[in-house]
Amino acid sequence: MAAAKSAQSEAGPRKRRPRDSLSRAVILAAAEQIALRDGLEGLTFGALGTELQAHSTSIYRHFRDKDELVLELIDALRAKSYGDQLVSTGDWREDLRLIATAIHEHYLRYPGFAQQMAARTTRRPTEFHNVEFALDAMRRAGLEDEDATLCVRVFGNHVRAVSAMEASLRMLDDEARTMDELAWTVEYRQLSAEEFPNISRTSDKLLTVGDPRLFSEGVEMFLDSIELRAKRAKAARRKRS
Amino acid sequence: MAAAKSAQSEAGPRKRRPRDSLSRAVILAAAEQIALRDGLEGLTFGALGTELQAHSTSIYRHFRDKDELVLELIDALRAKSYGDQLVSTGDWREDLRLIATAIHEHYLRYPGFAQQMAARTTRRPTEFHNVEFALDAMRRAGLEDEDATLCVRVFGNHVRAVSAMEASLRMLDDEARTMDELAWTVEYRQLSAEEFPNISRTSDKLLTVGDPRLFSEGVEMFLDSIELRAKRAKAARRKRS
DNA sequence: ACCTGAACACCGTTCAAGT
DNA sequence: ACCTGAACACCGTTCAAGT
Repeated sequence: MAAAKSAQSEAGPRKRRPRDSLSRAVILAAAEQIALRDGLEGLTFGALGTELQAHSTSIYRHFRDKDELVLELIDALRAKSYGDQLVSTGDWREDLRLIATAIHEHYLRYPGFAQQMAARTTRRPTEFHNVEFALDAMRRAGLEDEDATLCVRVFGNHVRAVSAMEASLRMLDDEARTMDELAWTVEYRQLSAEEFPNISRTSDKLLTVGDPRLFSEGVEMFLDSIELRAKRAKAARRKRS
Repeated sequence: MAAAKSAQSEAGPRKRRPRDSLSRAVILAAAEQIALRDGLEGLTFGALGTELQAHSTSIYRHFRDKDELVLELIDALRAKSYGDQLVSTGDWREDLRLIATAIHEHYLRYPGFAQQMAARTTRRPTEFHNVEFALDAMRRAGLEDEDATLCVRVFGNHVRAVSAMEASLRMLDDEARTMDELAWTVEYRQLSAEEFPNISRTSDKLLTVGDPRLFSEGVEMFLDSIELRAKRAKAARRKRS
């Protein structure tokens, strides 16, 4: 509704693309450019065609369908963003903050892909490395294996899901977003004190859905909860022996 | 790729829809039926037309565009699912479990709408009531207003985001989903013990992304964290006086 | 073998024409 | 005023034809 499409109409005779000049790597590079420039919704076979100066349908020789292309792109972006950046600091809390921040920032950089990145398993080196890194931090926090595997998943799901939700907010039309944000600073203050006593009392303190403090506070709450679990496990061990 | 479309081709002369028989309510009821039967991706103007036995474009007289229709539908579904069901038990932990479960189940019942339900503000009675209910539970947990408003948001974001992510898993093609699930039970067990010692050691305990235990465990971890905050605030109050 | 062009079955949306 | 029909500008995907 807002963005303008770049016209290409003045085509001429269309020069034929040189043989073997197309490959998965070339196509992915073009896809990355488009994704960075126009987001996921701009990434169509048509746009890829003009970006590559090739016919849209030639891509089907190199990728089975759009889903395969998108998954491959997701992994490439992930490796680029934080492929080798996760190095342990020795402090488990700091390490979990590190990986949470990396994922959060990555999702906000590519908001159009966030939902797919959050929900799908790519089973590739970057993903394996993330799990290993988080498991190690959980172990150093003092969790036993059962709790560690559980917490890795719960914590990971939280970080990915909330990051994806924030990203999807960034993708909304400006109109819808400002209306949604306005609601929290205006409409909630006008509710009746009898029917909604708690809202009325705290309406000047209510936070907006995308407030930047929310993510880091959520992480801290999880870290506290993990520490509590470790203490309980320790106490149970002491009791048993 | 999997679902079959119901043919309607044998049209005949097409009977004209009686005058004034269309309205927002009638259209929303049809949309709800389609959503429940075929999910969000089945909800097209074409499908609405055949369901209503009317021309697709007649809907534009009653809704500005598809977005308006979808938002209205979301609110109707929400009111139906848990409009009046949130009654306090007196126990703040139980109350927060109650609202978390209600939202979780609602999102899984309408997986196609989950992402929109999670991210957007409808500023309508059901939403106001949810916030009031959660704020009251936080207050009874012993949180002061600053912490209560923060925790309502962090907890709410967690519940909605994770529920939406689980729902989006349910929406995947069967092929993609089984491949993704297989990864966690097969590929992760084959990683080398030198490079990934923690994964190897715990590979038989790793949980799949959509494991049903994960949601309730995440809620419990938050409740623990809230209780911890309340204790800290209490201690700080005692120190001050 | 690789790239192209035309075609197909869908979308949401607009607008003049019927009743 | 309300509903219809044809048309438009997009999608992803298939397949026979060019080179």
